[in-house]
Amino acid sequence: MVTRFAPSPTGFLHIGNARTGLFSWLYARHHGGKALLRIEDTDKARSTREAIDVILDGLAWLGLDWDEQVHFQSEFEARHAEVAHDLIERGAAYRCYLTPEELKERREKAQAERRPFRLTSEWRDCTAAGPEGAPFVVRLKAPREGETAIDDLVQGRVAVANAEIDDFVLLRSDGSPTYMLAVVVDDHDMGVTHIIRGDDHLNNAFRQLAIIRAMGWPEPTYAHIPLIHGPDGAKLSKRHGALGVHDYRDLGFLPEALFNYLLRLGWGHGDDEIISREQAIAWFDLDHVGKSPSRFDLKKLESLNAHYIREADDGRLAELVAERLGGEVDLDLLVRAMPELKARAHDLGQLADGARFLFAQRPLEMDDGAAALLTPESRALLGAAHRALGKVSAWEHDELEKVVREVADEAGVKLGKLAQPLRAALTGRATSPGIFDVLALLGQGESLGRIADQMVEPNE
RNA sequence: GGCCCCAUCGUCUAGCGGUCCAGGACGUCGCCCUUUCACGGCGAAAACACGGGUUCGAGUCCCGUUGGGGUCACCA
Repeated sequence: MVTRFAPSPTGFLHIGNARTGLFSWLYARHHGGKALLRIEDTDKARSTREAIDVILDGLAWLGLDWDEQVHFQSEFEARHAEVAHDLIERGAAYRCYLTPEELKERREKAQAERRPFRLTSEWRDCTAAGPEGAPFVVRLKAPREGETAIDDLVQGRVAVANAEIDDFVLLRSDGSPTYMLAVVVDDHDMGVTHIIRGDDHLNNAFRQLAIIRAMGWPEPTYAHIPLIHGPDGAKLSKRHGALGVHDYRDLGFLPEALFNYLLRLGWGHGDDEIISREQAIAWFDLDHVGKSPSRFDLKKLESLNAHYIREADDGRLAELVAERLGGEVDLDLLVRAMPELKARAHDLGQLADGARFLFAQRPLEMDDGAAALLTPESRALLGAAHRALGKVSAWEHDELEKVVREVADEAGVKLGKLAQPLRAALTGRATSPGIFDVLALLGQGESLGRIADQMVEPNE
């Protein structure tokens, strides 16, 4: 059992393609078969080293690994041409000397008469040699009678009349193979048994099958997965926002969150929502892949991400946050703060944002919410707190809570009246982790300093 | 337009003829917890597109309508 994922290097790894790759990978892993990766780099202009690396990086980030070495379609070009000529010899393909202009003319004529265009090339059954030295393409002699059917693992049985399939091009006039020929040859040569891909390729399956049958090759099993749509139901495109796997990584999503989200998009396993990589491999199948396109929902991805952030190792998160914060940060402090920080972040950006106060330089800048909390009265309260906190010898959470509560009691105010100004003074914000945790994290010297920056001496 | 595919809460989905006055999750809205924000807990509103069949019985099978999508290159 061999599957393959065959992306073309377009400069980014489309989220929809990534899901197809994930399904293809999971299917192979589930059945203990081989998962192959082939880069469709026949378009020389776009297939730069960078574009290829983007795909490789993205897949690696998601944790998808591949059997054998990575294959490149461009390496097999000679083989593609060989098969095309084999097809001509078998009488299953022919040289067509129709010019692009002639083709265009016929197409436009058909369109003007509002009838579907089906090419019937006079070269199909021509036994005479073509014009001396004239350019030609090689076309498949597609069957015209009957129908072609596939038993798709996702779509079920799908049949199409052979009259719908035209004599498509196998080899261009410059001798290069078309995608249609190349995939078929590569899949066959690589021993691919299960072709799992987007259902935008469903119509191609019939054409490809025609080549396979002409060559007498074993027919692969197909599984055409519905595409991912944007929130508005239209095909996912740039105007829907982030499209590439890298975009989501940069946005602060964890790979396991995207993995889980993509897995659940178009596939389900009962009521299970949080699914680990191991469970995914154990559970994945094709009969539970839905047949209708599913819409991309950022909110659900975010909630999954929030979940995985809470689950993630503090050290790992600290490093990711440090990267985002840039400059010198105390990794140790970050790790200690992480349990408090990660409960309130949905992505790494928010996580980094929440950690910023730890490393801020005095005097702190107050945001609007914090500034509003610092009234003359609350500044006086801070003065009282400063004095009490200055005497604390055991600078830890419980002791700090006891002291702060006493200060509030003595001043005759609720804890909140003191806690909020304290938060403002200590973090420059109106929201933060628990105030006693903040004090403990910052340490006595820094805490006292930050409070002093904002307080008013009680006796002045 | 031709051909092909699809159709359960706003979204992702469970459901594979009766156990469904349709279950879970995200989102939304309440309440609780609480020093803020989160987290967590509890609860609510919210769907079988429509019309015909088949069947003792249909969200589940068939047909049609409507709506959505895909595809029609010497691109992949």
